[in-house]
Amino acid sequence: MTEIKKINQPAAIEQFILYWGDMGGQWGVNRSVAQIHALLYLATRPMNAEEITDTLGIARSNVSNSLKELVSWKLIRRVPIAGDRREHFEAEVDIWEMAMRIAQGRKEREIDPAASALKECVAQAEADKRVDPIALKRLQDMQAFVQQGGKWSEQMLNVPKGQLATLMKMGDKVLGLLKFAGGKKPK
Amino acid sequence: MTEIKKINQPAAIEQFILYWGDMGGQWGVNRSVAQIHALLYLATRPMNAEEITDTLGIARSNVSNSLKELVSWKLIRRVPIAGDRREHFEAEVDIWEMAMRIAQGRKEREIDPAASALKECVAQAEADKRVDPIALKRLQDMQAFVQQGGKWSEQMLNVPKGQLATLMKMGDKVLGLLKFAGGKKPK
DNA sequence: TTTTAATTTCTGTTTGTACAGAAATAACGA
DNA sequence: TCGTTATTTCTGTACAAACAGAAATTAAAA
Repeated sequence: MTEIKKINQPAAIEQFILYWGDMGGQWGVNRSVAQIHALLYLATRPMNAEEITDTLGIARSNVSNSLKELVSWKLIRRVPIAGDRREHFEAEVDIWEMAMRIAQGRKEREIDPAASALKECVAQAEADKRVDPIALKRLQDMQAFVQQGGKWSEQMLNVPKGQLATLMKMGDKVLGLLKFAGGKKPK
Repeated sequence: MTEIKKINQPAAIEQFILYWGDMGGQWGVNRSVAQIHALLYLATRPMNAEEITDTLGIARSNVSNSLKELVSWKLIRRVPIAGDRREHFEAEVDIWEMAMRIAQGRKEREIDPAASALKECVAQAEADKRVDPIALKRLQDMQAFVQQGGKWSEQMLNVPKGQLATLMKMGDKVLGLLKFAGGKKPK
């Protein structure tokens, strides 16, 4: 865990930034990007690139590139500050909105390309007599699964976030209710 | 994309192995691990370490370590072959089972530690008067969200896989049905 | 017990990514 | 138009993970 060099923050804030930075790798961005995101998420006002550089003690160029990436994920946005020509940034603070944008980004960057690559593989396998029928079947199964998953997440991402939260709070009770709605008795 | 060196496979199979190998990084394992998993997923019989080494053209030691990791994910299992003292391996081929085990592994390795680290951060922030109330609120929101997500995934992982598939196929129709079950008229 | 086969651990190398700092470009004000 | 400040692109370096090959260990057969 790299330390933060320059500006003093309450320990809890610093901890969070460091931790979030390390987590970053797992949802597909590097440490600098994740640290900056964490900083802006907790910041109570928009910050400019230099402030971020000074607070986190990372190179200015690094901040510049990382901000660009965060904007592309729609996790932060540029906000103009009157009478200041420098660009300022603030983070999306609605946690559901944030989660959905990360999900959206990952779907586009990971699931969609996976789905199309798989499709190609299956097509190629179907045309090749050397491929064992069992192997072919497995490829097809996986292809169908990924496709299905893609469709599902698309639908979920278009559901109003409040409803998604409800659905999640209900958890597996949903299954019981579905049986009920489908005609069978509950319990 | 690294090439496969030694044994000749139909192009579609080789493609899939290479692609899956590259994908690996995104779900948290390295290329060798993912390639071996792909190979075993398509294999019609259990394979031993040497066969895998020869087929993929990677170092024997690498195969050994990767197999261990795949076993720990429960994505493959050891299968004894009568009259052969070498260990053989076969992959889980049920795609839902596979997906759930990956989800399970990622939850344990990523979400759970995240949740506890966050909890600590929040506790620390609550005790520190220097932390801005807005920042504190945001930390708490995130903590609650992650905790909620953890609970939810736990519940989903305990649902029989067939039912999960149904739920997914229904997609956002679920929301409509829920309203119905909750007492409101559909449509 | 000795020999041989199978597997794991250890160590050095390679490779790729993150990153800093410098240089270049662009935007704005005087 | 020229000078200044903000931002981006470029280039080399440092670091960490993946990997190969050798050495060591374990397990089984003779």
